[in-house]
Amino acid sequence: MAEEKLTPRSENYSEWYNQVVLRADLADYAPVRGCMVVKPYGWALWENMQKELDRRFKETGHVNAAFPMLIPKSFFEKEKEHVEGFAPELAVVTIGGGQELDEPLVIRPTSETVIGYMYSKWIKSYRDLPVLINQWANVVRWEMRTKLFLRTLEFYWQEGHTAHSSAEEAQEETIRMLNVYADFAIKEAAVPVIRGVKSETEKFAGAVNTYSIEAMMGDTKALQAGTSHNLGQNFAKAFDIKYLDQNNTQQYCWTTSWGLSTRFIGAIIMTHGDDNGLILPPRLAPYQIVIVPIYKNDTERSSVMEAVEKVQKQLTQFRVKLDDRTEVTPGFKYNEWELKGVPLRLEIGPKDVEKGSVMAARRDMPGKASKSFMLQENLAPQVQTMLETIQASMLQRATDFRDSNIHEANSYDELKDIIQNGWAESWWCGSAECEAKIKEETKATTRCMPFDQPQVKKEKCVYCGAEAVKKIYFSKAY
RNA sequence: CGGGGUGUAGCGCAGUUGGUAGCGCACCGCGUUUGGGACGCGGGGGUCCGCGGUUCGAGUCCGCGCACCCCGACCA
Repeated sequence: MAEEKLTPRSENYSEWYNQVVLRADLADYAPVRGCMVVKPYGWALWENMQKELDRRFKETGHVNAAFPMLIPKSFFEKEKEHVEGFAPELAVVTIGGGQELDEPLVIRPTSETVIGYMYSKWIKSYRDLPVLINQWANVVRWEMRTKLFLRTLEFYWQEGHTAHSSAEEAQEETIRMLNVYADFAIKEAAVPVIRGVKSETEKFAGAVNTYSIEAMMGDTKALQAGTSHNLGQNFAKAFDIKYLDQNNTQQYCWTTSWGLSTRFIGAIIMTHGDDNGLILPPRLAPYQIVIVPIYKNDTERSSVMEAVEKVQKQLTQFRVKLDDRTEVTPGFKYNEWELKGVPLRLEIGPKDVEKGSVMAARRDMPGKASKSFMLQENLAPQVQTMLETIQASMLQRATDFRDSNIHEANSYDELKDIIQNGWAESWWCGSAECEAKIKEETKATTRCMPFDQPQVKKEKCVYCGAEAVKKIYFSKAY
């Protein structure tokens, strides 16, 4: 399995990423180009992410449902911007049961259309609002260039779709869910994210406004890690989602949609991973703890395993893996579990049996510094504290890394320099032309306009020098 | 869709002037090992990407396909 060292990140970041995904057993390539198989270890991580997200959705009043994967092609023509945005990447079914279909069916790339259609049937009165539904689903987008987790033809995600009786309420919902994503990213994944508004060109096809959480990866490129869209009345008008208000007048609904996908697994990998492999945040890791027993002979083995059993019994509240394989050495196991990113390793050998100790090695620190002794007695609280420490220090390290790679660009030359290895924070006039020029000339795109904007006082656009309206981040992105 | 690259054992690769396929790792068995990627001995595993051609003979030469990977334009 893990027979060689990984390609170091500094040598080839992309190669490092691919190797980590494959060798940590998160995923594998599928027979169809651009498709992937999420393997049990990767899916276990996704399940933990789902659990934390789903809990937050429920807490904010949402319920889950399931909508069909096949959508009539004509649905995509009802919203002008939506069709323009998605037409090039639709997978279309034209034959069913051996017969050419009267109307081709699109495999959903996202479900605003079919859900909008259903909402128009379900919503009659202001009393029916708001409708707050989420679905966990897979979707298909025929991407040109794919990469494991970050961009595959098929991916797994959740998509929330809500309908409201006022613009204000829809806007509140849009921001509420963006905040849910940010809270999840920071608290559970230890991925520090910046919340903000997307530019006109970067927004979702058919939205009035798109908000995103943006994360910085280990190579300083940006990753859009989750999005929340205020759809205004665009889809309501396209799909005739109307209700009677208190005054017996027909009104169009105001809708939102928001999504976070398995792409976020890529964010976790690239935010925390090092040259030894994955580093998973304790709150999401499939295994929080791996126990490696060490012994030389049967006598040692029985006393060590007895101690291991006692330790295990104390740790039932955690996700624990006992690696009792006999065919590989402890050293091999250390490397393998480090590759797989398990946050805490407990080694138990003859010396520990003697001293009533366990050797604890934290994954987020290198070499000798990672190791410390714990007492077997009353182990659970020690482990609990350690896991919390690891979680906190991972967030701190990622935040420090991000902040030290964001720089203010006061001129276009500075911007060009900064985006070679970081994010540039600049004043921008708001014009799509400047944005396009910068993208063309530097490969850097606008990420988002952060919420906490400084006061504009006669600032100049970093590109054209005209009067600036917003501070915005520019960077290379995935 | 443009540019580049690669298709030979599960993975990574070698294969000479064309002569009937090999190495490392992984895998299986036995034994010795086990506190930072153990070792010895034995073993199993191949439509050489596909189709067609040249030839007594093709992994190797020629033609046509196909697939995948990497880099661009597009995107979560």
